[in-house]
Order: sequence, then structure tokens, then C-alpha cells
Amino acid sequence: MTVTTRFAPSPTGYLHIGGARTALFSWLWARKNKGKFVLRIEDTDEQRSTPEMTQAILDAMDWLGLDYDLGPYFQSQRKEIYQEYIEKLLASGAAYYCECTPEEVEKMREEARQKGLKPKYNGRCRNKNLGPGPGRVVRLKVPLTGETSFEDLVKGTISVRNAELDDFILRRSDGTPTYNLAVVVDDLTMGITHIIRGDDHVNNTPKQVLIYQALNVPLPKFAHVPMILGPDKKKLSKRHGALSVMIYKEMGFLPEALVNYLVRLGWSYGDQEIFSKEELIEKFSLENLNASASVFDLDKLLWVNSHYIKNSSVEQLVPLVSEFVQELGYTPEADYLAKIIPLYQPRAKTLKEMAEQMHFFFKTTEELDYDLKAVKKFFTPEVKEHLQTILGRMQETKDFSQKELENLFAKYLDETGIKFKLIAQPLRIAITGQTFSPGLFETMEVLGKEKVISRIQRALSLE
RNA sequence: GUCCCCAUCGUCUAGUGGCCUAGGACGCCGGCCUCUCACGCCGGUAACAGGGGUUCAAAUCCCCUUGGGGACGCCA
Repeated sequence: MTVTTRFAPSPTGYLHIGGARTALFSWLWARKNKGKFVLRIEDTDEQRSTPEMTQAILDAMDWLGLDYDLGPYFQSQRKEIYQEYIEKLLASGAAYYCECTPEEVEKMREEARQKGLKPKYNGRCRNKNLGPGPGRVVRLKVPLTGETSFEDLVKGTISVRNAELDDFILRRSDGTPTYNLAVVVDDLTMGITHIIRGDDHVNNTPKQVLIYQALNVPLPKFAHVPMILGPDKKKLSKRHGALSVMIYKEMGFLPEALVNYLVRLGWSYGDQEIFSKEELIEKFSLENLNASASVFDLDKLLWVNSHYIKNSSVEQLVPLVSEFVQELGYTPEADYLAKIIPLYQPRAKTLKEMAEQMHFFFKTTEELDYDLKAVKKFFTPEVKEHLQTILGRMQETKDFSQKELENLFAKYLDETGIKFKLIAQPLRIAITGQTFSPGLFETMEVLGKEKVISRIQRALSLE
């Protein structure tokens, strides 16, 4: 049987970090086993589901590189199939109609709570043999005794006493199927072999197992992956910021970096930290998934991202960085950007940071803002004299390459006996306006003779 | 409240009864490199939640406690 996994988000919100990770695990498992990955949109909650959210989820998966083989299927378009299965359950006596109103059921729950028990429906209509009728729901007749258990691929055996469960609803009074019914029917009819999903579904699983059993069909394999927690160890939520994965794109993360980080969060392969996608497909396994929840650590993500930035090719980076640069209001030529990017690859943690740091490459000499405090500190009369002389020599140079510039300076230092340190910072301030930048010679070469000279001139005339 | 799940450095983790004086990574601290900021390199800091068992031997197995998370909808 071909391994088939699925990702089944409900389009009531953006694709968040936790969802992205389970999608990733499902995708990896399918790819590793040369199986199929199904995308299913669980939009049975018509009030809260929107096409915009569906599109946003699709976009996010696309950004992460999670391609699917089948789907997207929409639960809203599969209503007949659910009805068919509900009828089967009704016909076999595994399910029954219930006429209790929501208020009545709430009362039962309240009574149970009073007694310190788990709030449940008390099975009042279980033996009434009711037929269809307005306002009536269909409930599953769950065994009163015994227990329901299943093998979880990450957590081991999980079992619940049936007495803990109640006769939950399969079909609402408006005729729509509930989540638990729809999931089982979908997973069954789509041939899902491995259900890899979030931890928060563990409690639903016994109910679903009961439906499989009532339908008299074999169980798929289950793998419940732990939740991702915020730094406060609470479920990751809006107040931890950055919920949607697309926000990470906006923050300047590379999708490969996010993928790498997310996989390593809760999964490991010895001591290895960096994995290419191909390597992940080869090495991923459900057994190595950690059973406990893990805390999202932005610092480590940043580190992984900087690794990927260092190891990306300039060609890959140009279009990406270009977007961030444009956001800042600059529109450099791609060729120019391609020369600047290598200077920042070793020093930037995000693409956004990269774009922000290179601003002085895009400004004209007149637009450049000088750090006046630094100018005051470094531009002593002696230094200005040196810069003046060097300026003259630069003007005479034809070749403004890094190598030629290094020669020019070496010669000057040799002649005057001064240390490079004495003029390095002043020169940096003169050509970048600030006290930090990539190496001076690389910077000057990329900036070009004309700009370098005009900037030194402007800096010298500042005070 | 009830049920389910989980528990190694601050964080992600290695560890599947002896290789553990518990390894790696991020972070942090210190040093080196150096034209600044970074990168890089070297070194350091820091953990088996607690208590009982089982065993010649336990971070590893069992039980209890504690702590954390999740679920208890005609939401998904």
C-alpha cells in the first residue's frame, strides 16, 4: 500500500508555525516513502472559513516548498459522501437520532460538572429508536464499558475508558457532518495510511477510532506530534508575535532556514543541525520525533537563517534582497546589488537586516547622513591631512579595484610610517557616513571611484 | 473539576540498563583574528524535577509526588 499522508488545515486563520511543522512532517513522510501527500481544506465551519484564508494557506505552503500530489479537496464539496456514511452507521445501529436541544445537553453537562465528573451528554435518546426529524442530531452509540486504544507512532499506546466518552454528534441538526465524522470519512476514502497531526488531536482520536470500528474498517497509523510552545511555555499564540509563517518571510527569513529549523524542533538525527531538503527526505523518521512539546526559539532560527544566507548563491539572493531594498525606497540595478550582497552574506542574520545595512551604497553623496559625533571624534587635523593626500592619489588611480587600493594604501603607510588604524575609521566614516561597514577595500571597489572621491571630499568639508 | 499526554543544560536535543566524570547546537561569558561591525576559530558556563522501588549496575525499567501541556462544543 502506498504511504499516503495529508495536511488538513481549516481555513479560519493563517498557516501558523505549528501547522507548518505538522504539514512538513507529513510531507516528509510521504516523500521519504515515495508516497502521496494530500491537501484537504476542512471548511465545514462555513461561518469562519474564507477563500482568502485558503489562498493564504496555499501561498504559505508554496513558499515553504510543500507541494501536494492530491487536492486541494474541500470538505464543503463532499457533503454527499459524509451523508452516505452517516446513513450506513444509522442502518447498522451504530448511530441514532437524538432530539435533545443544546440547552438540555448543556444542563446535563452542568450536572456532571457539579458532581466533579467530565461534562457529558447522558445518552437520553440512545434507546428511543427515534427517526429523522427537525432539530434532531445523529449521535454515535459508543460502548458503555471497555476501553478504546490505539498505537501512536510517537507516543506509544494510548487508551481511554469508553465510560469517559459520550455519544458524540456525527451530524448536526442542520444536516452538516461534524469534524470527527468528516475526518474519518475523508481519511478513509482518500486512502490515508498515516495520520500525522498535532498533539491537540490525541483526545479526538479514540472517538475517531470508534467510528472506524463502527464502520468495520481497518485503522490508519497515527502519529501525534507535540505542540510548539512560546517562551513562556504556553501554547504558541498571537501574543508571542509572528503567528503566520508568511510573517517570517516578511522578516527576511529564507524558507529553507525555516524548514530546517522547524524540522529540528522536536526531531533529531544525532547531532546534525543543518539538513538540505534532500537530506531531510532521506533521514526523516517518525521514530525520532520527540514526544514532548518544544519551545520556539527565535535566536536559533536566526542562527539557522544566517547559515543559509552565507551558503546561498548571490544569484539566489539578488531577487530576494531586492524586494527588501525596494521597500526601503531604493531601486538599484541587479548587477550592482550582486556586487554588494557578498559583502553582507557573512554578517547578516536576515535578508531584511541585510537590506537595511547596505543603504549607503544606494545614496548619493549628498544624501548620505554622517554620524557627526564620529566625525568630530575621528577627524583630527592630522587625519584630515592624510585623507587629503590619499584623496589626491586616488584621483590619479585608474584601477579602482580592491587589490589596487590595497597597494595604494600599503605604499602610503610605508612612506609615512603611520598605522592603518589611524585612518581606517575616519575613511570609513567618510565613505559610509557611519562607524561600521564591510571591509573598506571591498566597499570602496563596489562603491566605485567617483562616489568614494566625492564622499571623502564632502566629509573633509563637513565641519 | 475529570480524562489524556509529557518531563536531560535558559532553549533545541544526543542518550534506548554498563561506553555518562551526561555529548552536540543556539544563547551567554572569555580569548584569538582584525581597518570598524560582523564572520570564523579556541575555551568556559550550564541539565538527568523529587521520592521510592527493580537490578551486580538506572538519565535509561516500574510506582508515587510535583510540575507542564492538551482535551472535555450541534469549532476544527
